[in-house]
Amino acid sequence: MPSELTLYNTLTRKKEVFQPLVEGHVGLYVCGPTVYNPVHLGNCRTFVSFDVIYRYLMAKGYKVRYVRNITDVGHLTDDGEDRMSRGARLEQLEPMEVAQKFSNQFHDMMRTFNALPPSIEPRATGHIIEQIEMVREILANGYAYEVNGSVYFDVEAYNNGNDERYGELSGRRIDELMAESRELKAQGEKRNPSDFAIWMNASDDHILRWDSPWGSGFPGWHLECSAMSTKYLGERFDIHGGGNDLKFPHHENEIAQNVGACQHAGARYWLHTNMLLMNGKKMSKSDGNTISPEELFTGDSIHVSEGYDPMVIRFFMLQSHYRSTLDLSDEALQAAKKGYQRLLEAWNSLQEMQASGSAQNGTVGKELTAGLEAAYAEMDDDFNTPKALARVFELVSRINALQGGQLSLDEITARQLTEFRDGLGKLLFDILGLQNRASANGADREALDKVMQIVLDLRQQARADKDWALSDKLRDALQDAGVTVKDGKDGATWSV
RNA sequence: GGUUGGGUGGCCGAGUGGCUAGGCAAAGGUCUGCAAAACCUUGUACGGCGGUUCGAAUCCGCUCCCAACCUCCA
Repeated sequence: MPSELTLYNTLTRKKEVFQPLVEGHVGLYVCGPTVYNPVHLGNCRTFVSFDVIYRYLMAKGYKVRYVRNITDVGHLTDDGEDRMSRGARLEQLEPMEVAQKFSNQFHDMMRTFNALPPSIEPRATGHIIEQIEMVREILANGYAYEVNGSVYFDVEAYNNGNDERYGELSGRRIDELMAESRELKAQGEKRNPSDFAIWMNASDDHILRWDSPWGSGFPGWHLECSAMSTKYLGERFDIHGGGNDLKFPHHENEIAQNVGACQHAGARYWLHTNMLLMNGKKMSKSDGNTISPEELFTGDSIHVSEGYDPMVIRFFMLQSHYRSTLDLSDEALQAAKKGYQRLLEAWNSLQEMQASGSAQNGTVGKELTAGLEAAYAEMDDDFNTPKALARVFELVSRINALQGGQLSLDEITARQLTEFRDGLGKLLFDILGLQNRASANGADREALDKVMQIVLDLRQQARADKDWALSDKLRDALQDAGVTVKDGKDGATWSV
C-alpha cells in the first residue's frame, strides 16, 4: 500500500507519520482492564478502538506484538484497602478468584465484540519481581526515596530544574495541581504532594503482599505498565495506548518511571481513546450513569427500547472517531442498527453477483475500485473509521444499483468484481472486525434457506395466479415471524 | 481554580480556508398488483459577537455553554 499511515500523538499534540522503530515491526502496549468488577461498556469502546488499530497495523503488513495487561493488584479504595482484596472480602473469595472470575468475563465480552486477543496479556501479580527490580533501578538512579518500607517517586528530582518535564503528556504543571484531597496515612511520608508511591508498605491486614528489599508490601498503582511494557516490548517501543482518563496521572507516571529506570522514555507514540458518554456524561462505574453490555444486548434497561446485537454496537462505535466522545442513545443505536443492516444486505447481494461476461470498459468497476481505495486511505489518516464507512456506504449504493438494475453488470469485469469483493470483505471483516451474522449459522441456516425457498415459491405461484390475498398473507405472516420479504426484479429475497 | 478537548441541519457523526462527508429520520419521484426494499432528487447546519481574508464551520480575539482529567476508573 503506497500511502503513509499517520496518527495523532498525544505527546506532541499533532498528527505524525508513523515510523516504526524496527522496519516491519510494531510494539503496541494498551492499558488493560482492572478485574475486580464486571467490564463496562466504556472499556469495550476503548478495546474495540485498539482492536481496529491492531487489525489495521497487521493489514498494513506489520508484524505486531500487542501487549495488553490485566490489572489484578495495586488499586486502592479511599480507605486504603486494595480493590482486589475488597472484592474478595465482599464475595468471600480468594483475591485471585475474583481476578480470575472477572478476567474470564472480560475475555468472553471481548469475544462477543469480536476483538482479537492480544499477543501477550501479562498480569500485574505475575510481574512482581520485575516491578521490584524497576523500583530498585529508579532508586539507584536517584529518582525515588524510601520511607518506612514505602518507596516514592521523587518528582522534584525528576524535574531537576525543568518544571515542565513531569506533565509533558497531559500539559500539567505540578504547581497547578489541586492539593491532594484524600487523607491517606501515607501522605505524610511524601516530600511533595505530587510524589507518588512505586512500592507501598503493607499494613498487617493487607492480604495482597510480597517480600521486597523494603519489607512486605505491594507495587504502586502505575508501576505495572512500566515494568511489563519494558519487559515485553523493550526499553523503547512504538505505540502506547489507553483511555483518555488514564492520561493523568497513570500515563504521566509511567513515563516518569520509565525515564527513572532507563534514563529515557518508553513509548514514542501515545494514543488516547475518548470516552463513551450516555446522556452527555461519561459512563462511569462510580456514579451509576451506566448501562452494562449485557443490558444493552438484552434491552433490559430504561435507556434502550430493545436489545442490540453486539455487532450493531461495534458498528455504532466505528461510526465515530476514536478520539471523539461518543454519545450513546437509543435513537443513535436505532440508526446504527438500520445502517448496519443495509450494509450487510448489500454485502450479501454482492456475494450473489456474477459478472456478465460481456463487460467492455468496466466503468462501474473502476468506480468501485476507486471508492474502495478511498476508504482504505481514510484508515491511513489516524484510523478514521467514520470516514472509511462513509466511503463504504457510497459503495453500498453502487452495489444496490447493480443489484436493482439501475446500473449494469456489463460495466464491471469479472476480475474487477472479484478484487472488489475481496478488498471490501477484508476491510469490513478483517480490519473493522465486523461479522456477517446472517450467514454464520451453518446447518440451521441451510435448512432455513430451503424452507424459505419453498415458501417463496408458493407465494410466487399465488402472485402469478393474482391471488393477492394469499400472497399478502404469506408476506405478513413471515413478517410476524421476523422474516422480511423483499420483491426484486429477479424474484423475492428475504432476511431475518 | 488549572489542564485537555468540544459546541455542526430533527438525531448520531465526519470535516480545519473555496469543491456533496456518511448513517438514521423526513419530503417528492422511479419501480411494484399493493407494500417493503432498492435507485434518483430534495436540507441556504456549523453556540454568540467581533476580526483577518477575494472567500471561514474551518484562522485570530472576546464571550457563553458542555465534557473529561486534576481522587479508583477505558
